[in-house]
Amino acid sequence: MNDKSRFVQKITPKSTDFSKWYVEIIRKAELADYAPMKGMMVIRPYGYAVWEHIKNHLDKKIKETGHKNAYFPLFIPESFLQKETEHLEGFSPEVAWVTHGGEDELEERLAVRPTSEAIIGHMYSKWINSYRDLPVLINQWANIVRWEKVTRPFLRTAEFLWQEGHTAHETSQEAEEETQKMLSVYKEFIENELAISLISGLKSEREKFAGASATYCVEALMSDKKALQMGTSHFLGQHFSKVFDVKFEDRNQELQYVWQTSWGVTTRMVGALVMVHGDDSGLCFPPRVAPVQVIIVPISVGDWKKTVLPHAEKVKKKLENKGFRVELDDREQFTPGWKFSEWEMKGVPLRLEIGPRDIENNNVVLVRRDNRKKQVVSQDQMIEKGHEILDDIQKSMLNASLKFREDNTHEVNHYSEFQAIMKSKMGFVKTLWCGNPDCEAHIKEDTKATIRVIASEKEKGSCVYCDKDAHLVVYFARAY
RNA sequence: CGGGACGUGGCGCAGUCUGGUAGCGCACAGCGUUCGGGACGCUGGGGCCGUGGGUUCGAAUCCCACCGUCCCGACCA
Repeated sequence: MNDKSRFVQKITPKSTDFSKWYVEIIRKAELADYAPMKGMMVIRPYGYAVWEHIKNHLDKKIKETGHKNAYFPLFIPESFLQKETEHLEGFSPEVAWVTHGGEDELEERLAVRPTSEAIIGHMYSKWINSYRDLPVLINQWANIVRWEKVTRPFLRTAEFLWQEGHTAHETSQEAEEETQKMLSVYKEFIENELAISLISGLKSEREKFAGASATYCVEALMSDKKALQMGTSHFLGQHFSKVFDVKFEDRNQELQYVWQTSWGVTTRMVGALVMVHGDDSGLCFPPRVAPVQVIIVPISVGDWKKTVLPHAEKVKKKLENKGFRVELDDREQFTPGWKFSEWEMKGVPLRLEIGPRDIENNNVVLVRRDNRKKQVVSQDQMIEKGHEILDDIQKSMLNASLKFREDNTHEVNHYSEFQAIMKSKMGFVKTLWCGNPDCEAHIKEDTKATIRVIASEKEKGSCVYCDKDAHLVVYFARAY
């Protein structure tokens, strides 16, 4: 058996057509399916389970950092959206409008929320009177709608699920700190749980959130060497508090506008998991967010339902009791080989085979999804080994992602190099920028690459495009 | 929203050029033999050919419009 014959045959190879590969995996692994409305999808149970793990974990982190969950309405009056001009201009092309209630035309159109700054600003103005009311630290888990023209499952759909935090603070500095704090919560979460290596920093003026003073974000490199924004944290300054009149009496009995932040991550992260870790055999989930961590495949020989299955069930119970997310594939219409391929496609990190030979020797066979290494371990060591292997998979997946990112980050000084890289190698280009939006725009026109982040480090040199003095270290890439 | 390609059982496709009432592989169901890397045999079910108009005795096939998907651009989590 050669390596190729082990691959799941029915998925278009990544190298042949990345987009096709991506979409096929999502449908064949039953993460999601197209809904009959343009740009909309159904997140199927297997895909939703991934989101639930992301959500549960992040929810805990958000609460640990002092935030409380709440829920704001789906609809936002048009006049609210209009208050912050930049905000409105940023979102107006993709807002879905409700114009009728039953048969009656509404006096004022209602936007289906593309984000909730407006309605939340309005409510905060009612709730906040004094510095004693601050900070306000609220998060909501919600769906939002953005009427996108070009859509792809998980990466960009007309409706998606997310978490949006909205906070109000006494001082600019406190709000800045909150912005940074949540960015680092995202960074830790994405690296530790999703095993995806990131770069982080500030967005340029042209890429920042409509209505923010500053947008920070975390970006990852997908395996086709395009960048994907995975989380954003905005310092809103007083833009929204001024237009929604969110005032408080400060410690000197003077009226002041609050300083705000907002931050969010979306179901897009599920798409990132596919694009970062998947291979030609299908998905490959990091153990911490895998819906199923261990799949038990009983080797069905002879009267296996009587001879093998009871042992497999016992093994399942043992693992479950130790906190593994485990399933037993006892379907009789499939051969073990078929099941191996199927669960590989579904990205289950660890497969446990148990057959007559193993039962006789009190063993089980463990096979990891990430490198397909197979080992025989005794049933007494199974739990310990299982934990060990899952931890190791988690670690080595992050390392692989880190190495991939480093290998595909190219430091350049000259524009000709920049262009050459964007033509062939892709990935991140790390370089210097003078800060002029015109240079940024020209680069985009030439290479399709945009500034993904402005790094926090500073350096002296000259702008990669115009040669003028520059001190901003920036990462460019083509992006989703 | 511009340029291109494609829509035929669940999936992948042939048939369209040259109009004559739909076929293949996989999947699915039943039975039997199998089962340590996608088993095999036999039997069976399922499609008014994306939607709506038009041309014609007759349309999957020709014409028009619309919708959807994918790729390439402009816009975005």
